[in-house]
Amino acid sequence: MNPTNQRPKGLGEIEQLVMDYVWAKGPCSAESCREALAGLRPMKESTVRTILRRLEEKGFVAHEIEGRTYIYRALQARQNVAVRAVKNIIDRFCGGSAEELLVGMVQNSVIRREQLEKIARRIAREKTDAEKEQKTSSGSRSRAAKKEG
Amino acid sequence: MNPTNQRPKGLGEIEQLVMDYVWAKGPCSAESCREALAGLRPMKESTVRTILRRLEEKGFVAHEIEGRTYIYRALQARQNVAVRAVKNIIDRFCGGSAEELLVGMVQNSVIRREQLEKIARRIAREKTDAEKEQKTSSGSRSRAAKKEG
DNA sequence: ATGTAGCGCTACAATATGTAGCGGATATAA
DNA sequence: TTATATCCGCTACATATTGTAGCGCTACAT
Repeated sequence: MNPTNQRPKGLGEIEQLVMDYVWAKGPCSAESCREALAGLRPMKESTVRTILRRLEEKGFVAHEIEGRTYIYRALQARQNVAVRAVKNIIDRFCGGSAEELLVGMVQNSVIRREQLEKIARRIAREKTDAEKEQKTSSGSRSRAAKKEG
Repeated sequence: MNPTNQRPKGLGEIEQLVMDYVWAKGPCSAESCREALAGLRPMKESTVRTILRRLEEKGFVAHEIEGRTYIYRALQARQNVAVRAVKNIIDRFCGGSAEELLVGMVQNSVIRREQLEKIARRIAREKTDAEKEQKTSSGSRSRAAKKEG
């Protein structure tokens, strides 16, 4: 369908559950997913496998083979998926600008003032740190802190 | 289907287009929607009407009758829809906390540092204003600035 | 009464998603 | 080597969502 293949849509309900588990537990087999979610959402073996296969098609996970078991791992950090989803919303509803959105989020108590300010400070501090490090160029580069792509 | 009725999902592609028009133009008829979107996306009359009816079922718009024409208007501010969608993402991916998300958004250039800081200042200023106004209680209450629910 | 505009109802196709059966391959037990 | 249990891919089917549109009814102007 999609000529570029991959990721045309988001996650369904079960897909989300499975992803949550993979994100929380790290690399795991289909069976361990199934067992872990059994209480919350009983599934047949083949069902979990289908979900994981689709998640792989969508680019959320990849697998490697260990013995004869597929071990799935998240390809994208949870945070990045969230960020991309939000970016999508911004493009759709906010004409590409996040500003009004953020204001609205504060107004609607989705984030609290203090939280926003705290983050602003944190970002500012990180920026300052980065500049300092770059200026001194005392190549320690201890914590670039960039996690995933 | 849904016992509680209403709004189980988000907007489809065309639904989004129509909503965008309603948001941009204000109250309007199905026909004016159709004409306005004709260049971008030709639709039959009944198609637009179906879309608008579904948008109404989902709670995005309401209509009133003018003569014998339905005039649709947005029930929810664009911004609020965006905020709710983001809130949904936060719940799904961020365990309810927006903090990491915002940091990620800055890291991924979805918002710029300066933008975030600017907004933080703006929010802070508004807060201060509100406190002042409350303290003096000089009942002017000029701009409560709360738009929609 | 006749035509036209505007509406609701109904339907159908495509896609996304949840669910699962079945058979093949492989490792292990008998 | 054959039986058996694992684990996988393939395929299929049901339901919901979404895009698309035909049809017939009603109100109004001619």
